[in-house]
Amino acid sequence: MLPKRTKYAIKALMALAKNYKEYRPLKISEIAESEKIPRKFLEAILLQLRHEGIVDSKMGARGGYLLIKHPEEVMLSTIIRCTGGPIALLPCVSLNFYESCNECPYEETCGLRDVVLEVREASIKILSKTSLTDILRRESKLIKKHS
Amino acid sequence: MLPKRTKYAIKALMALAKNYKEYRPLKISEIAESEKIPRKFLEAILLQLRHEGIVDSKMGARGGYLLIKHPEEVMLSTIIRCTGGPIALLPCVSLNFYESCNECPYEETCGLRDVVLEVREASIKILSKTSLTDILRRESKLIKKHS
DNA sequence: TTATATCCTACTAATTAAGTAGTATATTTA
DNA sequence: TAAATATACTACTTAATTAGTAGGATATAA
Repeated sequence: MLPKRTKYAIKALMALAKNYKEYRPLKISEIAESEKIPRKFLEAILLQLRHEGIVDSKMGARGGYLLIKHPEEVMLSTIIRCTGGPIALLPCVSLNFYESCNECPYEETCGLRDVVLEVREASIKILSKTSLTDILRRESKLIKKHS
Repeated sequence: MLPKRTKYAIKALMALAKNYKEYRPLKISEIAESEKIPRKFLEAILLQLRHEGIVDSKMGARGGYLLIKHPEEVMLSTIIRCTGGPIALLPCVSLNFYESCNECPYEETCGLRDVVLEVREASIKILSKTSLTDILRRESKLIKKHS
């Protein structure tokens, strides 16, 4: 499961994506309110996303956050990785949280690892081709479908 | 990520699968040793697998555990579900750990949920067609390949 | 110069997962 | 039938991770 931190990050970035064409940066408190994310927690998350080079910020009055790249270029896999969400089912096939199974003598011949590797590939295939824009597009399709 | 509990369960069941054609049940301590799983923890896991109807046990001297079904019929998805390993990336698309996102007004129109649903389908597709026998087969293929 | 925001470090609280203890119960075998 | 051998089962303890908060420092606009 993805941590809440990651889900909040995605939601916040979607809010910034919607706002991308505006001049005005979005304030933490605005995002927190519209996305129902605890204010202070969101602050910490956005700070991290800035350090990762995904968003930019303006300090002081009228300050706030902005996307640094076009929302078409911000991939779900990137957001997940930056906020510490593991994609792999086991550490032995995780790129970002790799850890060897101490009970496996040779991991290249582990059958379980082989399956779990396949699952990871399948997941990454989807997540790394899905951008913020794609998610917003899916959203409007779904809204049409359900109205 | 899958909990260790789940990984241990899979490894233990693989040991039982290898032993499937023998008359003799495997003792907890034998499995614990060969798979390097903490003895008492494994005891709790096997007990649960018995309650779930995946293994059977014989008490007393010469007792131990046996697979109840043919290893070809024991699917990875079943083991994961039984031992509490979540497959979905978010609770709102999880069959066994479902929980609604309180920040989503309508989950049917959530774009993120839509993507994460697709990831879950892709994962389940693999996990629900992979049996214990399949894992063992992969293992011998890998051993050949690496020798 | 005041009001408004982010920056940043350092906490605390809550939850979940991992692992253990110890006694009761069942079965084999001598 | 008694001793040895295993599992059954309940109830803990400990460790690790995640979620969330506090509060002062710093920068900017008007």
